[in-house]
Amino acid sequence: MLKITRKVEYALIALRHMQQSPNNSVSSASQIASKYGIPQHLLAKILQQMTRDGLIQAVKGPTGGYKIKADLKKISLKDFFEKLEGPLGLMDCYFNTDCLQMKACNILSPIQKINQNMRDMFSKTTLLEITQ
Amino acid sequence: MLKITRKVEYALIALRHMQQSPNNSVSSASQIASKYGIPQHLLAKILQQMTRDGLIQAVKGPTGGYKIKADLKKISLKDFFEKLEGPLGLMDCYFNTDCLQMKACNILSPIQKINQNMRDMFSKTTLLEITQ
DNA sequence: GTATATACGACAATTTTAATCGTATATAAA
DNA sequence: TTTATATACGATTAAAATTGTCGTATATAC
Repeated sequence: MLKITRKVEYALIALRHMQQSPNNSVSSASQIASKYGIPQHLLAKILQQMTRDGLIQAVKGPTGGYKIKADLKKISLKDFFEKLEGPLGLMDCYFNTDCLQMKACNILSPIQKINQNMRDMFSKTTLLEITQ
Repeated sequence: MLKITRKVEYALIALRHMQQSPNNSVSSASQIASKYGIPQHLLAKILQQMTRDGLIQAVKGPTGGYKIKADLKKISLKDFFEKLEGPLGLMDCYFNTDCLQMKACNILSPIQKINQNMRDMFSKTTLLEITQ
């Protein structure tokens, strides 16, 4: 419960690795994967998604790889999480309104408050703070 | 990702229900289950655990049920979560030290900070605030 | 050309969560 | 004292989400 996924974990590790790459030179998926013990194909897929999301930039071909593209201090952890995993909420009913028990539910408004607290917390931290 | 479990959700619903019960009279598992559309046996098991945890008190036999026992304003949401689901952390490495990638991991200390933020947040909210 | 990289969808395995089932025990009430 | 209804609790199954693998296509440096 209340765990981040390996997908997000791997993405953070890769981002920090790139952040520390001298002169923002590219790192390949296989380099990163072997250094941190991450399944290579899995990491590749995650890096591809981050590329689509505009966080990093891909360079194809041999000597290719990935490097950071976005300004990490302008991206909150909340935005990062939501790019990778979709809407961020303790319960689905925070976004979905099709819960059948909606009428009977007695904890909706308390949950909404905690949700908001959590979202605020992750909104206040930037990706740069995490990766540098 | 970052979701609470149904177990915790059901527990909160039941607690709030008991909180609103006039004169702290007992509520049976089946009453609560049918009112909120929760599988009865599952709720029963959760209520039994809350009884063991000292949150509520059980009364056996017909006309029996459960009522609140603990002082809810003295119990934080963090304690409640941990009673039901164990240690609260974004990643297992917050508590387990047997991660094989520990040496190579480059996001350990950033993650620890976020973890602490999250734990602080849930420590500041009491169960009473949620259920009343 | 060839080797090495990204791109991407389909599929499989694993793990976690959710739910069910069976049986035992306690007790209020007829 | 019998019966119905409640809690107690472990075993098992089902469902869902996560994690990982595979195959194939495309780009490009050398």
